[in-house]
Amino acid sequence: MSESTPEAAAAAPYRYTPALAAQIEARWQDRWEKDGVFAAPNPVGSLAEPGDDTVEQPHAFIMDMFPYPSGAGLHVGHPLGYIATDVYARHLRMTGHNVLHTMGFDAFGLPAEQYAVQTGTHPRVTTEANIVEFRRQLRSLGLGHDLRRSIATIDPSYYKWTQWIFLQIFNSWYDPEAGRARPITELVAKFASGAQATPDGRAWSALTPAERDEVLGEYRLAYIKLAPVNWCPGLGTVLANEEVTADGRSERGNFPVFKANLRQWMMRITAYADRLIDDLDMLDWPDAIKLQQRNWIGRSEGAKVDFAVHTADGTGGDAAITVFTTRPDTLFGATYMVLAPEHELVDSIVPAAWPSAEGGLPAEWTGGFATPAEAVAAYRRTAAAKSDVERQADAKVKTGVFTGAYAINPVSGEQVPVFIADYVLMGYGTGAIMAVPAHDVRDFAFARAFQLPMRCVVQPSDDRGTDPSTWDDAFVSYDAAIVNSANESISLDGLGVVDAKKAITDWLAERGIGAGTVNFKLRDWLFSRQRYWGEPFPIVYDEDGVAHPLPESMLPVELPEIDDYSPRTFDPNDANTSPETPLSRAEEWVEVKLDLGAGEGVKSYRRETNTMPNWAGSCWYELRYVDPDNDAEVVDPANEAYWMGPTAAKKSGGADLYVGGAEHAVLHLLYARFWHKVLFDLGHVSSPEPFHKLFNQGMIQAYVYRDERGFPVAAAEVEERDGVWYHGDEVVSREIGKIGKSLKNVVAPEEVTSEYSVDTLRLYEMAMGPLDVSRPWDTRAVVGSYRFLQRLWRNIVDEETGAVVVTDETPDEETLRALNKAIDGIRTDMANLRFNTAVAKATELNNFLVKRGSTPRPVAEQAVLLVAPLAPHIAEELWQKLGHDTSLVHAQLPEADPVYLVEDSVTCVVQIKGKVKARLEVPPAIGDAELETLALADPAVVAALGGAEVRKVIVRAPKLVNIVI
RNA sequence: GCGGCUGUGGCGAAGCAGGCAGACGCGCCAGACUUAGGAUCUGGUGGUGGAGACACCGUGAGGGUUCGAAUCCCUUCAGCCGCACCA
Repeated sequence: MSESTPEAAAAAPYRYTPALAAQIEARWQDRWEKDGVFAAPNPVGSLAEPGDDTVEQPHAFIMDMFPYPSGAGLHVGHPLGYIATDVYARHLRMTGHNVLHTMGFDAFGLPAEQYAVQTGTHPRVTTEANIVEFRRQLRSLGLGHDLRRSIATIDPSYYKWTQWIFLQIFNSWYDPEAGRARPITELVAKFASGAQATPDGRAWSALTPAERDEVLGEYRLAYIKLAPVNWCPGLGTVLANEEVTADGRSERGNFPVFKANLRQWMMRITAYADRLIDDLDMLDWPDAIKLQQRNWIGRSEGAKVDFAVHTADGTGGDAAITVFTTRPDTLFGATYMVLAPEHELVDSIVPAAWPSAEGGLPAEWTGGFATPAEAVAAYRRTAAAKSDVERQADAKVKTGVFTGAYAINPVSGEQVPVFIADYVLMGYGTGAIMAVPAHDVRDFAFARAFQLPMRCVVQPSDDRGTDPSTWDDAFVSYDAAIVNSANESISLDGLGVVDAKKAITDWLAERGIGAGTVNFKLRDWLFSRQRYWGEPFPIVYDEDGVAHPLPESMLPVELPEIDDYSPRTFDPNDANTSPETPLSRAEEWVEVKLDLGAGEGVKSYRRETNTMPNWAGSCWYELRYVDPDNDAEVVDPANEAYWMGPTAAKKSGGADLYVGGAEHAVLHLLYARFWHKVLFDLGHVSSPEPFHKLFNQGMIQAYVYRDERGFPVAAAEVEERDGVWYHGDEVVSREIGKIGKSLKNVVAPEEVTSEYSVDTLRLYEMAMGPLDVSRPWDTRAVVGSYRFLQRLWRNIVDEETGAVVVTDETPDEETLRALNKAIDGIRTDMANLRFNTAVAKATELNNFLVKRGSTPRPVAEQAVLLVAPLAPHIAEELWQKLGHDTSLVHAQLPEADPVYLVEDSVTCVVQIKGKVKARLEVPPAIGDAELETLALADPAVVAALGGAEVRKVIVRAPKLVNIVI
């Protein structure tokens, strides 16, 4: 590049070149750091600055989703959101805000552990090295983070509080009457006083410690449970539902996942299901994310209904099958029932022999087996052996088998056969359904396959008639009338769905065989992992296996040093395996003698050897940013209330802005909200929600070039000739994809910053398009942002002498209009996170100044302030050259003077039948009548009208006249 | 299958409350400076027709509402994302 050749440098030694930019950038980054310009004062505590009235200003808490510090390094897609929050934070600082903006590291996680397993290097070593490298890269982008507030989840001083929060959750229960979490001690008191009965009615004092522990386990928000969990032999650990893909594999590593019954830690997030849905209304989040959370929580209102079991030989006794249905109004149409194959009632209702039936039972029902027990056992075996993939692939074909038992439809009194089928899931509702084949697509398919009767109980709104045996599909409707649904004591006929639901639910409730209920898809959160590189649980077990929380004084429970970091992993396909944790091998750590303060002195305990999942550290880090080195509390209430407390405009409280990818819609964001709500209930925070405004930045994509065989070729080596892309001589195809090593299209930020400048990269990323839209990286286009900065520089600095070339003339009106229009537009755009149009307006102003030929000093100063949030290094340098000796980080952004926002003449468009025929320059205050006269007199309009009769004239002064002929 | 989002020049995009479609940038064309230009600067650049002023056509497709639609409504197609037998 010529700028770096000696001749060119001699010709223009003060040109804004990559070399000069690099100097400027390094100098200002050092100075920002030295002067601590990004430090935001707290009201109280170690970060308070008594006497500094910054804390009295309006304030804002701006967050990025913190990164996992991977060793792979950044590509140009990574910093997009970080640059955006930095630009926004800088804008807020320049509009009089005390701004909290920092960056932490989500540093527990699999890659470091796997690397440790391979190399023997402690995960802490690699992780900390990666963090150092990340900090260096983030700093080099000019990001204005308050580094005093930066945290890493792996620091014992941080995870001490992760463990402390775990203990708060463990020591709490959800009081449904109060609708909030309360300390478990209050529940113990209720049991002890007899205000609440124990499950078996014995006095609390009569229970053994282990029995009490078991009872409390039913209430605690963090509890241990033997439950079917997602066991992944390939990873050697169990996984949360959210970490398992739709086709039954681990999100990390893509190994098969099996259901296994294991004792694991769970979090009772389901207790918060309603509040997690309802409080979304308070949040300024994208609708798409809110919808995803609502769908994930999956609230549905319906009823539970009991069906009495009826077998010919009396098997099953007086058992009843309870179903959950969202359509109790269609109860009269229930002509059979289905239990999930794993349903616990199945064994007890299966009779010894097939019931007799006229003409015998259909072969589909019995599966050809001689007894129901054999048929059921065989079906259960096949169902259990099916992977989730197969189960889904088979979703259209309904399979199942008759149990030999019947149940009584409580409204029609009819005997309906009871089946087991894998289209009914044990994990949802009660694991049993009433099948209404006429009005449910799945039941319809099953009924067709098994020749089951159907009854139409919802009046079809089309011309299919009321005989379901002639239908091609189920008639599903939520606003048609109920028909064919009456017995001696109730009739739903003619009612709408809503009224019918209410009527039948009341009827069932009166008879004690049903009740309205709400059901959720959300399951409790599986919270333990059989991993090394995670937070240890602050829990020990006594000789009876009772879990004891450690007192706060014993926190943090630090990870022990061990030789082998790997959990035992297995053949990924071998389901008959069970977890073995790395920590369980650290015997001297596991066995501890402690005095837990119950007056029993020092006793032996065993530590919990599972660790917390990766999500734990990210569930609350926003709180630690607020008060990063508070040793006495998780966060000082005064600091939390200052930065996150609810206000009239922000009822939810929480950080003012949270920017990150949409991939965390239901994992991190749901877990973090849950923890925050528990802390809110227990009085540790004043804000019911952690993040008030959420913004999902789009992904920066890149072109992927593939050769004939479909393999990606190095994007940097592809050339375009006449619209065709060549890799060498080979023609290659082009598509848009993610940036990644495997697609051979990685562009590192350093490639851009060394060829242009950091400010160029920042500006280009902001100018590419709206922040929330994904778009392809185009290295060729970056030069546009560079040219803008060069022009800006040249408007102020002479490239040959380095002299400041702004003039002392008084800016003329046209210039002031251009300036104030830019100020006004950029302020609005910045406030709305529309950085792309803000850049366009800054460019427009700069282009205006270039054309003008000279730049008056006050205009130059304001222009520099306007671009400062976007391109802070060059702005600081120019600001200094303009004679200011303080950083502009806290300078005040100019305000638009409304005088110059009003145009003194407006272009009025004259249309004939909506087509533009003429343009008039008119005063903005012109009246309708005058404008109409002017328009009709315009020669171009007269010509276009050609004497045609004017039927109507629409005038929208001063901008438009539309003539209708 | 269900739900959501997005379709505007060669490309990334503007157009926020129905009122001049294409701001700003890339690319491209022409010119300047140059031994040179893949640097920089200046001008032009939606399409078609025309020497030209100008005319006509243009926001995925089709229809509608309106004096007027990229914008609102209906239908449809394409792409992306989420969920996936949730009773």
